[in-house]
Amino acid sequence: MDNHTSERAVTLKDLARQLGIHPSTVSRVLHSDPVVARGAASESTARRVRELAAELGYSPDPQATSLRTRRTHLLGVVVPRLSDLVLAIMYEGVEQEAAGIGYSAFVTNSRDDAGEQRRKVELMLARRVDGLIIGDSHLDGDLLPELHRRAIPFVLMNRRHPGFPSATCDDVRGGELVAEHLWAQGHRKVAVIAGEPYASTAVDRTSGFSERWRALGGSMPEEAIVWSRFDTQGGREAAEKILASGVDPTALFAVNDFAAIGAMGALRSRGMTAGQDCAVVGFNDTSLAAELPIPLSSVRSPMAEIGRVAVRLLTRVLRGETVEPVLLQPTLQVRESSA
Amino acid sequence: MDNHTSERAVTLKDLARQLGIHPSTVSRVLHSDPVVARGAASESTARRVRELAAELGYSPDPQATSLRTRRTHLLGVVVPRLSDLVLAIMYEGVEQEAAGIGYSAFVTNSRDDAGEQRRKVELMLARRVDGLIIGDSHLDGDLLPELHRRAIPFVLMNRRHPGFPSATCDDVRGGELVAEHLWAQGHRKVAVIAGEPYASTAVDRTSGFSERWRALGGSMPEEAIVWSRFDTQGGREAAEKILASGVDPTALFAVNDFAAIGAMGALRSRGMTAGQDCAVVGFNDTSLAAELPIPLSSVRSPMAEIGRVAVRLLTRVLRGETVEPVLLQPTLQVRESSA
DNA sequence: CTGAAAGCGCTTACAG
DNA sequence: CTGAAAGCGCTTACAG
Repeated sequence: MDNHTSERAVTLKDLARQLGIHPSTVSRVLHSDPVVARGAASESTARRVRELAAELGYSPDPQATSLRTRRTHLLGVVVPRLSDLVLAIMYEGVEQEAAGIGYSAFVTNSRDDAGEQRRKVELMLARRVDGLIIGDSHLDGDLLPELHRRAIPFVLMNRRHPGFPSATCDDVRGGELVAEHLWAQGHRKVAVIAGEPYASTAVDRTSGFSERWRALGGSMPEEAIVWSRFDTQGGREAAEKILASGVDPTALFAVNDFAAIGAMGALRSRGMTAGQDCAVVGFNDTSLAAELPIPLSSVRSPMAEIGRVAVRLLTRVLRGETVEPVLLQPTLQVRESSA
Repeated sequence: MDNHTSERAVTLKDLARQLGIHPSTVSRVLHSDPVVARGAASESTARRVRELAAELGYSPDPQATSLRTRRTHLLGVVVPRLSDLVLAIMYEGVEQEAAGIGYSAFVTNSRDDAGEQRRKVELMLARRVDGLIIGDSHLDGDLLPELHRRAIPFVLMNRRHPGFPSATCDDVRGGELVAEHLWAQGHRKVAVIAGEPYASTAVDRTSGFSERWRALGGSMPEEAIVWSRFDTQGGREAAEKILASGVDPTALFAVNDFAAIGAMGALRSRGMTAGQDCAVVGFNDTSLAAELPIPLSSVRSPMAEIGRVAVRLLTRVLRGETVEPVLLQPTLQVRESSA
């Protein structure tokens, strides 16, 4: 009926039959664990097995293996949205590292919605993933404690949460770098496009900035910090609010490159030019930043590496180890928008 | 040893034991197929089964199901890169549609490299996906004929290939729309930033444009078409080449929004302003286009819908049907960059 | 060094 | 309407 299925894949039994030996012997030879593989069969048998396996293109059925070993070598990754370049690049790191250790990853979008987040996690658990990488953690959510209670292995990526293992940029430090840069450039009236208050990235970058700013002797009125969406439109709206507020800043720090681009647009609508009439600094140093008509200063965070580290941390959690949060160090790229 | 595994999940056997009936009966009741489920058990038995399943949070083991049914309900998706917003959004459509019909999807990046493409496809096949969605098809590749020969179910997405089922934007029509628009605006000297010649998107958009341009009475020298990478830097380089070539265009059509942004940067470096000194039109109408400092005219393609359609086509291929390519219609969004 | 058996959690003809 | 059995493709203690 289903004439589209390729002919039946070759199995251990096929190999065993052709070699005239028992399937269990074939299994032991092909067993990935070298400790078991060694001494599992005579050198000559082992060689014959491996040769035939290669010749027939044998590839073990992962469903069968999982059923037996109770390990799927599957990872679940949940992100706010893959169309956010930052998460897409982190996921590239995840995929690369996971493939390197024989894992495959599912990714799914939660749109930063608590209900969706929970639904997607349950979907991955129903697929029997060995562990989860959560890229959309909310500071006020109750999902993480629940997963912990259910003893489900997970690590956070991108956004941290006190008490749970995570791989993130040192966002506080990133904010500090921007404060130091703008202060050194002589700016004294600044404002922050702060992002979503439920995201540690937004909170940490903003607090790193403002605390360092005060330590340097600067001051910032309350209206100079505007929470916003992370995207271009959110940045534009926040910038408009700031420009209308009387704060009259000479520099804007947006905690996200896309928000920074929106801010540049808002400036232009007022007849101002980013970098000339008002400095703008973004965050993440996405590939776009350097290539914009007015190149954007931005804090570079090691996005792909964050993804790779998340996978490494998760493997340790899967081994039952206790894992501390990892903070990766950012650097500041100064360009025309704030030079 | 592994103290991080949550307690054993509840199985059919557990349900059967608690209800004092045979596991096969439980299976028949819970069987998704309503035809089988009806008449599989007395109404009262069926109700008891369903109630206990809900109470204990039973969820069938997909690995076991797959092993038995030889269907994984897994889809493999390969894209050039998820950090390309266009593909990320198409994937959101894929994920949504797949989830709706009980499928899960793997995505993987091929970086538009033939070797990587092949490796990733084999990886997905080793995972026993039911079918593939290929988003990085090369016009000159030999992977597709090979997959066809091996009777592996697949459909194309984003880029088409003659003779294979695909879900794409009507890219030829998209190019035509831009030609008509620029011609109507009075432009007579135009150039095209054409993208990668191995991608049908690039070829179709470019040929749609130039053929319509000629039909309208326009002419274009050979140097006015410059093949390029799809990203911002590629667009910048191509624009610089065009501006240095003596073509002296009053309008640029870039087959990709990011390339268009690069082109805007190149104009600015020469002291020119997009939309004033030279019109710029992009393709895909990504979320950035409308929000740029100078809003970018762009051909809107239904990206998420392309992903959804790809899944629907694949399900038909899996049923053994013959499937024709689907072309989704684009529309042009005119903004300041070409108004 | 190799074989034989049991079993992971399901589904599905086959009986009755 | 329900039960009992077989088997999907593996792995792994247990013998010998």
